[in-house]
Amino acid sequence: MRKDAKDVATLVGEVLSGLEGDPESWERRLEEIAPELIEEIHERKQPITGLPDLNVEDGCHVVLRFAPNPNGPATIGSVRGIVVNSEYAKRHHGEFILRFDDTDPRTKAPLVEAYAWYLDDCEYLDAVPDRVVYASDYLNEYYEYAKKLILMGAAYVCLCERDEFKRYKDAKEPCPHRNTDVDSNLKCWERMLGGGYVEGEAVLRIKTDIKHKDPALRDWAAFRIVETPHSRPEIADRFRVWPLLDFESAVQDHVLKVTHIIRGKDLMDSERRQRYVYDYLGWQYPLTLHWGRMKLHEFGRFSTSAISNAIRCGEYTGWDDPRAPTLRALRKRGITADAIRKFMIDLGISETDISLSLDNLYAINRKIVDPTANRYFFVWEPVTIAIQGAVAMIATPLCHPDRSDVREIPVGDTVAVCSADLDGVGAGERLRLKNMYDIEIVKTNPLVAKHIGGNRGEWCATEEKPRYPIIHWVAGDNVDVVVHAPDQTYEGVCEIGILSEEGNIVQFERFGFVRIDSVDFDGKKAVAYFAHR
RNA sequence: GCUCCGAUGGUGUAGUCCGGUCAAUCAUUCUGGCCUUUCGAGCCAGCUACCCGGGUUCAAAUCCCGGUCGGAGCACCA
Repeated sequence: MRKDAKDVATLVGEVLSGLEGDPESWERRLEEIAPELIEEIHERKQPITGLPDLNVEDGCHVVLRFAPNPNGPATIGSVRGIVVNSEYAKRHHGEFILRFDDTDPRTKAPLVEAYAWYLDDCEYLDAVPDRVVYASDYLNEYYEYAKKLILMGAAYVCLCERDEFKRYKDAKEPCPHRNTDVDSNLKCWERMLGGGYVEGEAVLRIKTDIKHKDPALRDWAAFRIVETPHSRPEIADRFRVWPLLDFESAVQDHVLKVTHIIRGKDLMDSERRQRYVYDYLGWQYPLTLHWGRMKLHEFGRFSTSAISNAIRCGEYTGWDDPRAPTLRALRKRGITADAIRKFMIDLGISETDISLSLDNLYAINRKIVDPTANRYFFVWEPVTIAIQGAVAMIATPLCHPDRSDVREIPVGDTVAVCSADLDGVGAGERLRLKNMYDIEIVKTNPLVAKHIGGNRGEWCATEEKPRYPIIHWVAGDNVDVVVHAPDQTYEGVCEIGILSEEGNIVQFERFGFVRIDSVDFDGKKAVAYFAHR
């Protein structure tokens, strides 16, 4: 029908001109003769958002993995890998593996503590792995596959200097070791394993196509000698020949029966390199999906080594510094796992490079946290106002606008308010102390105000909505609070009730949501971390 | 230099495979209004997008070619 579109259009025109009435009457008529078609007219494509379908056959056991190098805790980048892979495993009732790709004892040396941190972070993200694998536990297995490839003539020991090999590779020329016979290669390999070469003297290369148009694929290195001991005490100096990522990962993914690899597109060439190994050994490569480079406005690039450096030079206080792009920092600030998961899932897995703001994450978190977070008054940079004619009373602000429980705050004749709320406010001007009463400034130095309006002992502002500002305050018994935010640190005083909120996310009214990190009952102090407005 | 990916509002994202229902989805940001004993939330309204140029076709965000721009790889890092 499509190729006869012109004729069809003509025909449709003829038919249409033969009809009576308006489109509404046509629809009514259609309702009578073919009601099932009505739905089709109104049907709209359901816009799907988030992760695309994996299109797996029924009964297929899906296996996914996230494979970080534990040279630090999970960054926001790692979180994407954990969330997306674990989410697909959940959807397909499959398996989610956490594999530590820790086969570089030196350049990106694993941090012993980081293994446990990853496990803990996965748990927080509701992504507890079904299986945990340490790549550094399988050196002998990699060696066996290496030997197999050497015997097939698919791998060779290369004794070129690094630069020397690069020159051959760039010229699409084989290096002198490429055509070494199998027996000699095997001897060299044994010698490599046995310590007969020093670091840097020999590598094992996978034979690909030295004339391949993509230089990234030509005879890549699979093993090298590293004499630095591994950070895991159980491995330590037991091995000196280590596989590189492409080899280690190739073997692991096969052995673990991984069905889908979902990762950043920076590893696209990795797949092409690894396919040579898979083809030699007759294995089937998993299906792959990639996402583009992710950058956050707030952080710029976030590599583990960059954060590590920032900590070392004192720029960050630690891996959980609120300014650091790590999951530990987000956790400390009260960003919930559900919010983080949704944030990552909503990004989907488009190959477009993205640069986005954490505002999206904050908006999601706010929706989750707002319905339950208790409200408190926190006064930063406090100044004290003496109030003439004040009556002792107990103010009763709501703990939450959707609930009826209140916090009872005894008030005498002074209150503390934010100095910023008094900027430019002169004598004669009025303010409403929220949930208490209205005041009029008498003089500003020292600060004195007078109580105006209302009854005594209860909510006693004038009834009508004030035309002057409504501000919050703290009175009587209070707690010294420090709030660490990414951009600055706030110091001030807060209601005493905050002492029972350790570990909770609360809202400091007119300030934002914070997580109470620690409290000191005796010293009446608390430390909080700022989440978002 | 060689190679590989990508390009939809301020930001992300759906739609692209298989051209027409796309005068283009959803979210967020921003602006205005309502509500409100703060802020936030909620409700209503508004703004803003198919990288450029050719081609194919009755019809192109969608297919083809060429540019431009962005990212990545060409490590004895992951």
